[in-house]
Amino acid sequence: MAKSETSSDTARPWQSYHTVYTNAKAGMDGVDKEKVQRIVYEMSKGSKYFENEERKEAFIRQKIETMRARCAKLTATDISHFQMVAEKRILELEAARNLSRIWLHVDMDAFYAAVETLSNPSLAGKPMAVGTMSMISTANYEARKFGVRAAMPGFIARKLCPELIFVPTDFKKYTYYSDLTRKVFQKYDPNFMAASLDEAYLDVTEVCKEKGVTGEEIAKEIRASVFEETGLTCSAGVAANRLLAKVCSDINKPNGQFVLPNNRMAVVTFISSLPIRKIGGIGKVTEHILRDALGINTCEEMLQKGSYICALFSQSTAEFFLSVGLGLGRTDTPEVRLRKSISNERTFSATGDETLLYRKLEEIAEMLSTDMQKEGLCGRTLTLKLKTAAFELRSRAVTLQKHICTSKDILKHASKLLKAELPISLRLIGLRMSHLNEERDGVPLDPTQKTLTHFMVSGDASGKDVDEQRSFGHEAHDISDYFVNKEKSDSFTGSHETRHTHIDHLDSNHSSELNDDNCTFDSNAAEMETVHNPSSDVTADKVQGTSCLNTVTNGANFLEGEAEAVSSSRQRELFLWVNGYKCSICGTEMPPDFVEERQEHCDFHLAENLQKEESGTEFRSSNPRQRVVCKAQIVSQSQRKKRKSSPKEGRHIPIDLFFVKSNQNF
DNA sequence: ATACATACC
DNA sequence: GACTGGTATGTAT
Repeated sequence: MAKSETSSDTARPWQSYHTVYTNAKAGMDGVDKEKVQRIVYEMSKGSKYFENEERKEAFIRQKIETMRARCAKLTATDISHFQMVAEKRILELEAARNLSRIWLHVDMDAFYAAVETLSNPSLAGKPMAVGTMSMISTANYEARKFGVRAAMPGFIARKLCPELIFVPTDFKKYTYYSDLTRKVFQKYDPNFMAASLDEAYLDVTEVCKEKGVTGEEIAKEIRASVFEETGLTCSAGVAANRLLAKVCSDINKPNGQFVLPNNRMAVVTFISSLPIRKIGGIGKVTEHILRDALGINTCEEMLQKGSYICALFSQSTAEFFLSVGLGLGRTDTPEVRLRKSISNERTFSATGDETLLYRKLEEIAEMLSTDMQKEGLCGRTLTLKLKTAAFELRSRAVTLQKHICTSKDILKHASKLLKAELPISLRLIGLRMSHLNEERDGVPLDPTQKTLTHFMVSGDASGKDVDEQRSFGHEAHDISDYFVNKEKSDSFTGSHETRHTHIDHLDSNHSSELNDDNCTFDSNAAEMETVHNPSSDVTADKVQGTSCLNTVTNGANFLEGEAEAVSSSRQRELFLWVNGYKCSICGTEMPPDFVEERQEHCDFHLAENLQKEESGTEFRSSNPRQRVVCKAQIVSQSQRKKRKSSPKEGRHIPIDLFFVKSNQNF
């Protein structure tokens, strides 16, 4: 069933960038896009906001130009080299394809708007939006017919649809209904992942097996159950991984579902004609860049232009793009995600009045402190976010010795940060605390640290209570997400499925990007969060001191005058991890998990070569030796990192505890 | 560690 | 009549 339905999506003309809003979301069928575009443009034109958007646009265009220039400079040799790199990566990714799971992505239809309509039936059938004149959160389908949609300012929406009814947001209501849906999800997958109040991922592999039914049937059952419990409709996508399931849930929205069979051909066919913008993690900017710099419009083209992707982007970004081209995505159920930061920000009418600005800062500090204390959190890094009257964003941070959480402490440090920016005219001030730790003065707290300490001290690699501290993409949009799932999962963002989502930034150094290329071609898995204990690297010197010097003699020959990219890339070809473990040059062993270390190690050899050849000060003198650790450490660390299984701990914690203490660290 | 950019709901 | 708020993460320096 997969196939053709996709084409309908493909057909969408995404005459891109015109103005500010790009999205081609569902429910916009009979919309006169030309007209909408024109009105949006006219309503924005000349504003400070608009001017800032133009600046950003110009910057992106320049970035694209730079990339095109780099593409043009690639020689046939470069291209064939990167072609090989791409092919190798594609093979590796393909080899890891997992079609054994059945993932379901459930997405409530126009959630906020639907909930508001439930509580006020008179809104049914009328164009309505949840939000304010400044910003709309969600629009119902009647309003979408006019081009009104989420993330659009209310005053523009009203222009598009004069009859539009505005309803203020009421999170309590949404949370209540969200919880009802989650109770349903829990029955099908106790470890389901909430992506936000209105979205969730369920691994229904087991349920399907138990009940002897298909993913399609389960999806229908769940949707019916959700409707029964809430009176709200939702859409679902069923596929072998989360990335695909998410794309699928959007296809027959609203109140529909789409099943992509767990069959390689079906997946490949499905993904091939899919516009890249449909993929979670590929937004407006990335779409623009890939299209205008590389001519990539569909996922299939990600593979066709694999060589350019590998040549222009960082390793992680390239890998993400290639996996998208293959229709790969995550199939695991990550363990607990910890909140990484907590913040509060407010927009107000622009002012340069210092007294006013300080008053605002004070309010934000208080609100943030309240939120933190509500969750028993303390943080060590404070970041001040500012948006100038011209819409430019700035951030200023300080990392303290101690964790803080009182409004007094927060304000004290925030004031210093703000003072340094004066005079300035602002329209927004925000504060964010990160490097969080659970409060309680004397108590150790933070399970993460505790386990880490425990690990180092005891050398225990069993991961018994260590596990899961790794972090990938995830997030947790709402506090409520933490609740419901605390038991096990936690929330997860819906964004990057495969891995990184982000695009790198322009160009810039080849060298660094090129370096990524080969050094770690064998490392897919790893998510490095390499916990490195500086103090443990002491003995390292000798490990590498030895054999490293007799480097690659061959490599040196290429270092001459030509494109440095070429020479270094060729050199890299000589640099391999024997058996996926041992450096082919000096014999140092490093597990695939050590992505960063491997890169540095690779850099080191390259730098050595350069120095030998000429002066060479190219590469930064980071001594990989400091990164090389003795074998025992490597082994134990890698084991710890693998921490595949061993989720346990979470299960011993009573749910109530999470409510009381904010679950944060589990 | 800090600053900035991108993404998603 | 003037373009949100919260969180995460990648990249560069």
